[in-house]
Parts: sequence; structure tokens; C-alpha cells
Amino acid sequence: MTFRNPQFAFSNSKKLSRAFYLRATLRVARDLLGKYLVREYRGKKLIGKIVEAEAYREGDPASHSFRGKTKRNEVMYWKGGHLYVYFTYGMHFCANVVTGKAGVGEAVLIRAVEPLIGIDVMMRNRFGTHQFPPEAPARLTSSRWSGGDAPLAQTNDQSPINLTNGPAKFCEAFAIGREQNGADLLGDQIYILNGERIPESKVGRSTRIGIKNGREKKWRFFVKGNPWFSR
DNA sequence: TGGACGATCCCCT
DNA sequence: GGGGATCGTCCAT
Repeated sequence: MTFRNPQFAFSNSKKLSRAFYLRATLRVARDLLGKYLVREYRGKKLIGKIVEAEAYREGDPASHSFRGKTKRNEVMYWKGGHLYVYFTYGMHFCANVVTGKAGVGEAVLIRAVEPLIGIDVMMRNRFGTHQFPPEAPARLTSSRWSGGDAPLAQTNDQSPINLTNGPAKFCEAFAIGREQNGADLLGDQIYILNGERIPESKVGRSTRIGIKNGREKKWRFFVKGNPWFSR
């Protein structure tokens, strides 16, 4: 079911319980489709509907947890319902929903959302004029960003689709960075609401994007036909 | 201590 | 379709 007025839809939604996240990772990945991710940012709500997600599991060669717990991936081993944010390619953040019991290193990467509320703020976060000194190269300054402040992307495509149709784009639009690593999704900073139920007929499934090892696993889930999923 | 590389994005060809 | 940007992390010296 789709809502003509997203404001109405999220006001009637409830925050997902801890139990939701403690379930099997593949189950959580599929069920996250259609849920509303809420980011409280500077007194405003940013809300997006999750339309693409990938599961990463223990024993999975594509997972950061494949070689065991490290300082970087430690949040993956927390109990389900936390946010694991990592920094990659020297300039991007990606966000995962931690799943399963404490001690189990599994998570679901949020690859794309459909923006619903706070689109003006997302636009500014992604495409706005940065606040660093004008003489500083944008690429240099953007890498120092830690998720709380300045905007960034140097792109010519400022269409709504380009706001959140990829894991790092979504993080940039939602101002998710280092400081959000380990956030409790049952808290008030970032959380997920029980949004729309996506019927099986609209759930697409494929291999995961951008990995070498474990590429045969069909652990990517997306909402068929939604314009915001990444490819 | 060094080097390779990455769950990406962007622009150019 | 391909390469560059850019740096934290991990593993091999």
C-alpha cells in the first residue's frame, strides 16, 4: 500500500522493537523493505523508506566480520538494533543495521531509501554549498567530515533520485557518519518505524553489489520498480 | 613500518 | 565502461 501523504503514514507507525532485529539476518534484510528510517537532525525529522538492503553474515567472505572482531567492526557484534557505520574508499560512509544476538557479527547494509520527509535538508546535505574556507579543495574538506556538519557531493546531478540511491549517498543525505556508529535504533537519534508491508510479489532478490568474495549469494533485497534502488 | 585495497561515487570517454 | 579521488584498516615484512 502506498500513502499519498507520507506525513500521515509515519505518524501512524510504531518504532520497531528489539525483537525485530534479533531475528535471522536474511529475514531482517527482507523485512526492512518498506520500513521508515527516521533521523533526528538539528530539530528536524529526516525520513526515508528503505527500498534496498543487503545481508552480511558470519562465515560470509564478503562480510567485515569474516576474520573476526576488530576495532572497526566491533559494533557488528553488539546485539541487534544498533547502527554500524563504517568509512570506506577514503571518503564515504555506509550504514548497517546490526542483527542477531550479542556476540554474533551480522548486519544489513542499507543501500537505498526513498526520501519522504525533510527533503530540503537532504538536498542541502548532499548538494549544498559547503562551509569550509572557499580556497580549500572540496575533496580535501569532505574527507574530514564526521557526519554532523557540512555538505559535500560534487555532482552535477541534483535530481531527487540522486539524493539517496546508494549507500554512501543515503548516509550523506541523512548526515550519518562516525558519530552515529553504535547508535541504538531504539533510541531517539536514529530509529526505524514499521512502515509499509511490501508484498512478496514486489520483493526483488539478487546478488550483492560491489563485492568480490561471496558474490554468488543472493542476499540483496529491493523493492521492484522503485525508482530509488541503486541499480 | 609499508603497501594494498575497499559493502562508493563521480566524471569522462 | 573505466579510472581517479582519498584514507583507515589490516596484514605482511
